[in-house]
Amino acid sequence: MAAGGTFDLQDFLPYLLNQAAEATSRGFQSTYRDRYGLTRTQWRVMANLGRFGAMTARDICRISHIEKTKVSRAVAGMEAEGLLTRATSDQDRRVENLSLTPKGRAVFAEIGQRALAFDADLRTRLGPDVAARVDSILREIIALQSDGAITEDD
Amino acid sequence: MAAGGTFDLQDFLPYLLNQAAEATSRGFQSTYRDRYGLTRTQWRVMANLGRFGAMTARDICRISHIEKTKVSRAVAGMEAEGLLTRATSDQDRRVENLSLTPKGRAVFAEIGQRALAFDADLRTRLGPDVAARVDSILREIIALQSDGAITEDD
DNA sequence: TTGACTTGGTTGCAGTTGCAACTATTAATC
DNA sequence: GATTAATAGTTGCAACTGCAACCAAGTCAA
Repeated sequence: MAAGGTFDLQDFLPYLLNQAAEATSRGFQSTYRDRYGLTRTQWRVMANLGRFGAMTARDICRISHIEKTKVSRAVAGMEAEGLLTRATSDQDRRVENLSLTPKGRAVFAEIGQRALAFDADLRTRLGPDVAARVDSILREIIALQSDGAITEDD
Repeated sequence: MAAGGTFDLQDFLPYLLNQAAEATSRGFQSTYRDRYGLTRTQWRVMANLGRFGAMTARDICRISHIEKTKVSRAVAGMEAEGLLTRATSDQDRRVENLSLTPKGRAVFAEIGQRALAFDADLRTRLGPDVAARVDSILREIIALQSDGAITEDD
């Protein structure tokens, strides 16, 4: 902590979180970007569809706290790549049910495996003590802020 | 953790870190952006200059892991706002020694105070147990990755 | 039915970013 | 000294982002 009222960026929690997030995200980025040409948002959309099956863009926004324009554009790009399909809902024609194509599922399976390995490696290197605590701490921090603004970026 | 080899984004450490970083950064963004018209990078450059005094753009890059083009543009903007000055080094005329103007120092003092309060509030709300551990955990994560790629984004 | 309101999703625009290529200066090698 | 490499910082460009404005569809109330 900084001495006597002097602010030190290196001790600022939002900064530390950003640095840690950047450091780890960077490491995994090459997997979805260089190998499969996906953006981070596209990868996240894919991860949601892969995990939960068919869902709407709105659902993805709610679950992952991604801004709806980002989801919209990610979906458009993935559709163009044949990774997912949209099906307009019969009940409500504003709604589009999104689901991965076989190709999309195949890509998700591959990146998902790499993600599991990446995560496991990270936790191994952190050691069991840290690995055991880090999730709950981060979830606490996330929960703290969600009382306030709902907006999101990346 | 995800069951039997199925990847779950919600348990992926890089994702959790990003969510936590976004959540907290968002909360503080209004302070430097809305009140003083600074970008995040500009605020970080300012924080470094405020803490360490005169330094070069390269130093800021090294210390804060910010990409040099971002620093370059942040510095240009801050100079235009009268927040900092550049002085070409006599020893090496490629180098520019950056330092905050009185106006820049005043702005830093104000934002710095708010940052201290923001950080303290965050830690209070997290509770002493978490607050005590979170720094070292994040620093460990940051240190882990710094063996690998050096690149940076925001 | 009509109108006001809400909601799912898209688009336009201006601003930011990352990367590669660039200039200018210094260091190293011959 | 001349040539080559390295370094500090800038710029062009294409991609990505956030926000506000928008469209189309559905809801609600009279």
